[in-house]
Amino acid sequence: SLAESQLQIRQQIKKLEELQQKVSYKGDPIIQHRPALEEKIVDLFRNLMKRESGDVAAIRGSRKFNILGTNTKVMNMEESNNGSPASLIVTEELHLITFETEVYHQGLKIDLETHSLPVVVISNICQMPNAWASILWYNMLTNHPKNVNFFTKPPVGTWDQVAEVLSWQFSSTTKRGLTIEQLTTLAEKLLGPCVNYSGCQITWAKFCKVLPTTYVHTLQSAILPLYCFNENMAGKGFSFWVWLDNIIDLVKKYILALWNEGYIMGFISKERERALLSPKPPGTFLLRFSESSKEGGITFTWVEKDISGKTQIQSVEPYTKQQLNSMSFADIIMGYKIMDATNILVSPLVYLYPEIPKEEAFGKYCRPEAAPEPEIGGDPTGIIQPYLKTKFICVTPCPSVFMDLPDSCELLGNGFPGTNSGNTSDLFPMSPR
Amino acid sequence: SLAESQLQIRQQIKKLEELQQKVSYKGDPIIQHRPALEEKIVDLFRNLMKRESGDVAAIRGSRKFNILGTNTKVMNMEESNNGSPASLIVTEELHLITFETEVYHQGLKIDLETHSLPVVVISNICQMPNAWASILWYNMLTNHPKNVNFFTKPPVGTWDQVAEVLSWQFSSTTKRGLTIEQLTTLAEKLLGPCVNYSGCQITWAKFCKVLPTTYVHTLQSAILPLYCFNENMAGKGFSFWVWLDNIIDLVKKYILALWNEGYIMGFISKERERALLSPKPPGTFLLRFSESSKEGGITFTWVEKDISGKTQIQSVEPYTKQQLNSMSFADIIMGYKIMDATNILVSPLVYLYPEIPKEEAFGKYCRPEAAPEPEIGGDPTGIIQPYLKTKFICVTPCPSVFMDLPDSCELLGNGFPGTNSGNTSDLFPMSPR
DNA sequence: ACAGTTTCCCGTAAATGC
DNA sequence: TGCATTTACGGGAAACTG
Repeated sequence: SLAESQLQIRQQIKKLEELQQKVSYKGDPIIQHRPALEEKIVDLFRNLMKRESGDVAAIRGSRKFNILGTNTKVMNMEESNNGSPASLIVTEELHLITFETEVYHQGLKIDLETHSLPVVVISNICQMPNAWASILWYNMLTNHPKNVNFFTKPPVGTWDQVAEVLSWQFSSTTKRGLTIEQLTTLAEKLLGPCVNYSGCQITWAKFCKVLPTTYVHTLQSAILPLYCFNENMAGKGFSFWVWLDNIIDLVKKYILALWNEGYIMGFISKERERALLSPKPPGTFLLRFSESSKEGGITFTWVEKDISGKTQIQSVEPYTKQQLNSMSFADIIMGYKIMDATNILVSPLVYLYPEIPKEEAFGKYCRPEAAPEPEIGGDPTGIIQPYLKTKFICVTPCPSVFMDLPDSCELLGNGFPGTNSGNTSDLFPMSPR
Repeated sequence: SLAESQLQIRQQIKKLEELQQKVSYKGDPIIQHRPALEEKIVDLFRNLMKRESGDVAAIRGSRKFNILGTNTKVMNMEESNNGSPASLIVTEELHLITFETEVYHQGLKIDLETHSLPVVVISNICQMPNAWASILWYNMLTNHPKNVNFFTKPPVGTWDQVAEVLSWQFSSTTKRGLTIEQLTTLAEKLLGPCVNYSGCQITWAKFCKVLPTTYVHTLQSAILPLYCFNENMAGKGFSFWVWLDNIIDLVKKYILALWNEGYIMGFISKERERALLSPKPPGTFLLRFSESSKEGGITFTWVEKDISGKTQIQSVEPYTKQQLNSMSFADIIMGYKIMDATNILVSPLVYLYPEIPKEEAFGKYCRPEAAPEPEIGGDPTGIIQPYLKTKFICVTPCPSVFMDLPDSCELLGNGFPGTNSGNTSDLFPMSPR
């Protein structure tokens, strides 16, 4: 209540300031006394705040944590009101940090106490994904300010709730959330094929637990066709959330610009991918995330015609953060080549689905060619050439499937982005230039 | 002295054990009592050790350190006997850790004290190279057990001493020290051109300080020809030692096997490099470290003939740890290609100097081609191809100098190491195969 | 033996101090 | 302002622990 009245006083001082700016006169007491008043009330407020910050940290649970940064702290080890300690994993163990302080003001003693929302305490960043999932699930499903036993019996969420949260994970850190199509792919991954996912229930285990193959067998076996086992998260050794979180991380750290542009379809089933690409001209490609890599991977899939004229859908093995460290995805896309059986390098990528020339989409995100610049301290006598610039390119040597070139192929150019931009289909297939 | 007599007793017990194994008899008292004796003396010894380890850590200097891991510690802040505090940089500030203990044994009190050799205290691993340099210089030039003021006036070393230490930095962590040729290159870097470096003096500053260009101008200007400025360490923004230490690090972490094989000439002047390569057949190359990169870089230099038949010496821009993270140097060497003006890729590297076919030298260190292995959960319907394998290769697009192909060039092969091994000079130049 | 968890510590980047 | 030094912390890997 002290804080409340302070805030009221501050608002009144603010009003006074406004008044003074509208009307004033010589000897106006507002001009005289307002600054002093303001100073005093702010002092008071600062005093309050100072004493509030972390005098006592009360932690409940079965683990002991060293909380640094406070002068004194109290570990409150009282057992939870739940009779069974349930032995939650560390990232499901919720804790409250309570702040207590005594304020003395004009002889009046006021006890203040507040507490944080439940927090998860982790000892290494590698626990962050699961900890974050706990926070998400908690906030999604309860308004309770201190339900530390939430995960002893975690409630189920509906797909609608989960979808909103997932999309928000993207939109809050990038310029783009998830589309209906992307969300539907994710829903199928969690729930299996279904006409309408709205209202479907998703358990905490489905969202954030590693599902052993046997678990699925027990609960769902024989009901779902085989491809369902492969498409959902069971038996993969990592949870849906960990998989998705690594993709979010990949997006933020390596392909943010492309994601923001909307160039990354990302979440799309292989069936739908085939349906989209098949009718398009050879060389049309799209970008999607790896479904099998825990670490977050991205690949491109393109359409081409084999010798017999049959439409083929091809993907490269997904690129991981490790590889993207040394070469941007835009550079990989622009430079990717297949070496065919006659040792000619061609790029199978021409149009980003539906029909954006790849130079237009990715050219501006490619590393510019470094201007030749001899090493400092290089040979001043001129008898030795300056260093030759190098670059990495990504190639697929001798694909197992023998392929015809797409109609509009691109022969290995001079490596400078932009010079090959525009229509490349005026080249004779396989003709060097 | 207690410790000494304990050690003697232990030795005698050991002797008893040997005796017992040679000769023994029923009721032998050695068998009866040796284990108990041994137990007792070891207990005693353990007791002594426990009390010795770090009861008191006495630190002298102008900085305060938090030394963790001891129950009690004393900061001994007494001023050094040197009147001027000299304000050394942190990696030149030497400290002694003294250990004091009291041992009570059979009513006898024994005071024990010992101290460490001077140590350097650092707060981040990035201070390690300079700290290590201090330790090296100290051990190289003094036997004094506690001269914490060593760096207020660091003595000079001779080249012979420095050379031994430098070679030892390699031989102690790899299977190969430095050759006379390599050491001579390093001597020239430190001291400038000279017929015989033996006995030359090297200051601490020359070894481990960043030498501004102006410094050289003041002391040496106009006396030395221009290329000397470029070849030594002055004006580069980093010290000789930091440069070398990063190379040692590069060797240990990225090219250890190649170094151990002796494939890396490493330290060689560009003049000598030219002299070695010029008479060799086109395609002969050697490996050397970058002289200008603080971070440690390695490059290859090869000989070729231009259109007019004139011999050319070419190098690529040095590869750094960053790039070697994504691709091993052996893979880079084996895969490196130049894209000439007719868009044909050729490898200018054929023989490692003097005449080792590159496949023979580097083939076994190349990453094996991964066997095609479809993604788990890949399409089981068979309508979509398995992922295509990719690999990075390093290329130089359109070199500014138009070159003829070396006589023995290698057209871009199928990417599988080994299949192109052996003599490649039986190919027609520029013929695809 | 094993999985969950913590500790250790390198190395980059930011903050701090002088 | 600029440089020296420390702190913060992500992330890989080893150590610990029940």
